[in-house]
Amino acid sequence: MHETIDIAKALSDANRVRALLLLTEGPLCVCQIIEMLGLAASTTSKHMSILRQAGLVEADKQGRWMHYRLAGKGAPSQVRQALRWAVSALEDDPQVRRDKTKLKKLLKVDKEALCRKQRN
Amino acid sequence: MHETIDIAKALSDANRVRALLLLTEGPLCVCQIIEMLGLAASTTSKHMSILRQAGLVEADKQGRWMHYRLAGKGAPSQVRQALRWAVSALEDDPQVRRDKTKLKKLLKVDKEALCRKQRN
DNA sequence: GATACATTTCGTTATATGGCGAAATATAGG
DNA sequence: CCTATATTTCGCCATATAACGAAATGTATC
Repeated sequence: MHETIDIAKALSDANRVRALLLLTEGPLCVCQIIEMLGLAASTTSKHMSILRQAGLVEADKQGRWMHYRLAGKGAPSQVRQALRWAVSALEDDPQVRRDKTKLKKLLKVDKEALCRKQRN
Repeated sequence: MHETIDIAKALSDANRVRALLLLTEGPLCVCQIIEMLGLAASTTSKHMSILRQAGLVEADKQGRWMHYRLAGKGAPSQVRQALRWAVSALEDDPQVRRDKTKLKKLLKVDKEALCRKQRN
């Protein structure tokens, strides 16, 4: 029950759901998610940790950069089913579409340049 | 997006989820849900209205009694998919099992008697 | 080892949510 | 139409959550 509630809680915030849907396009670095959501780094980090706690996303650290990706085949069926629901419910959502368009442009920017920009 | 978030929010409270799973056994009167959850009538009513707002349950008033039931075939696919997720994730949950056992006994009690008991 | 830097943790603040009891609403029956 | 009654709405309180900036953490580079 607790796990199910955690998943539902994780999915009950618009910014978290936006981040999750962005990850359907492929793994992303935290600085890229920060840029997309327009939130403070600390807030974004918290959101990602909630998604991770729920099992919806996985993370791996590559040097200084933390990369997040959608939970994969190994995830519990409950998690995969929740992901299928969220993705199919939202893939045509206007905000999600806009986000994905914006993401495509963002992915052309060098990651280092992006982090530098965020500091200044 | 808003609708999806509303569904997730509705599913992110244990008592609401319990009520929802009880409805998989068939429609229930508010007084029966009150009894099952052990919450105040006002609280229970609020929970049911949140589930209803999200589209997960439907209601119809029969005299003084309000009956709630799971959303049916006519519901948006998003809603049906969320229901499938919640139900399959939780049908084997210990709390849910206990609730269903208790419900079977409760259904043998006359509804009028139940309401009367709750008043006193 | 000192420094720069990406991310997270912490402390704080404003708002949202879950809980209750009392009052309001709506309906059945006298 | 008046009373009883099932449910909902309202007002309140306690706790949870989302947001930020500052400080802490861990990793690469010099």
